[in-house]
Amino acid sequence: MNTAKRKRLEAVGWNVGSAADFLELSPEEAAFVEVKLRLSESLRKRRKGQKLSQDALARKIRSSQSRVAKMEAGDPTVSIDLLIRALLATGATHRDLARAVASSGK
Amino acid sequence: MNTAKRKRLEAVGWNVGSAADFLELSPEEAAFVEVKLRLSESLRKRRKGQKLSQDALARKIRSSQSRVAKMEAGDPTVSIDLLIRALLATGATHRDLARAVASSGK
DNA sequence: TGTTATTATGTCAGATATGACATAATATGA
DNA sequence: TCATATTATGTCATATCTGACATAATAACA
Repeated sequence: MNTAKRKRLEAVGWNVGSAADFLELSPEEAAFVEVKLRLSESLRKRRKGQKLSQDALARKIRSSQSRVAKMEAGDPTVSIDLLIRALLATGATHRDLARAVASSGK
Repeated sequence: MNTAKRKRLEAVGWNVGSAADFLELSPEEAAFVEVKLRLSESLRKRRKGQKLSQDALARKIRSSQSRVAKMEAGDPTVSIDLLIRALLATGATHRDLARAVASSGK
C-alpha cells in the first residue's frame, strides 16, 4: 500500500492503532501529517459549505480539479502552503486556520 | 493595509519593490505571507527559549544553519511546511501552532 | 436503466523548495 | 582590541511540488 493511500485511509477514519504506528512515522512526522489532514478536512468543509464544486474552487485559485481532490485527500504531493492558499481563497481568516490546526476531530 | 505591515513585508524581501507592486498583492497573498511571518517569529522565540543556536536546531531537523536563518527571516524560499516541521521539532503542539497562526502581533 | 455532474487517480514537464556550501556580517566575551 | 561564536546572505544541483491532462470511479437524478 502506498503512502498516499495510507494517509487517505487514516483521514477517513481507519483506526488501526495510532498514526505513528500505522504509518511507521516519527512523532513529529505524524504530527505534521495530522496538521495536513486537519487543514484538508477544513478545506472540504468550507468548500461544501459554499456549494462549490472542486472544479469551481480550482478556478478560483488557478489550480485544477485534480489537485483540489488531492488537497482534500491529504495527498503527500500537496504542500501545506497550497492548502493554506486554498483555505484563504475560501475566505478563511487567520482564526479559522488556527481553529482548523487546533481542531482535535470532527 | 497599513504602512507598518507594508514595511514589515518589504523588509523581508517579498515582491513589493515598488508601491505599485505592493498594491498588486492580493489580500489572500498578503494573508498568506502574514501566516508565514507569524510562524517565523514563533520559531525564533521557541528556539531562543530553548537556548539553541540555529546550527543546533538545523541538526535536529537535518537541515542547515543557513536555512534556519532563512526560516526565521520569513524568506520567500521557505515553505510553511518547513516552518511547521521546524516548530514541531522544537516540541510545539498543535495548540502552539494554532496560537502562532492566530497571533495578531507581539 | 442512461445521462450528466462530480470526484478520484495516475502521470509528467516545468516550476519551486531544499540542503549544503562559502562567506559576510554581527554578536559575545576576554 | 582580538578571537570566536552566532547569524545573515548568496548560490546551485538536486529534490519536491504544481498545474494540467486523461481517464476511471462515483453520485445525482430522471
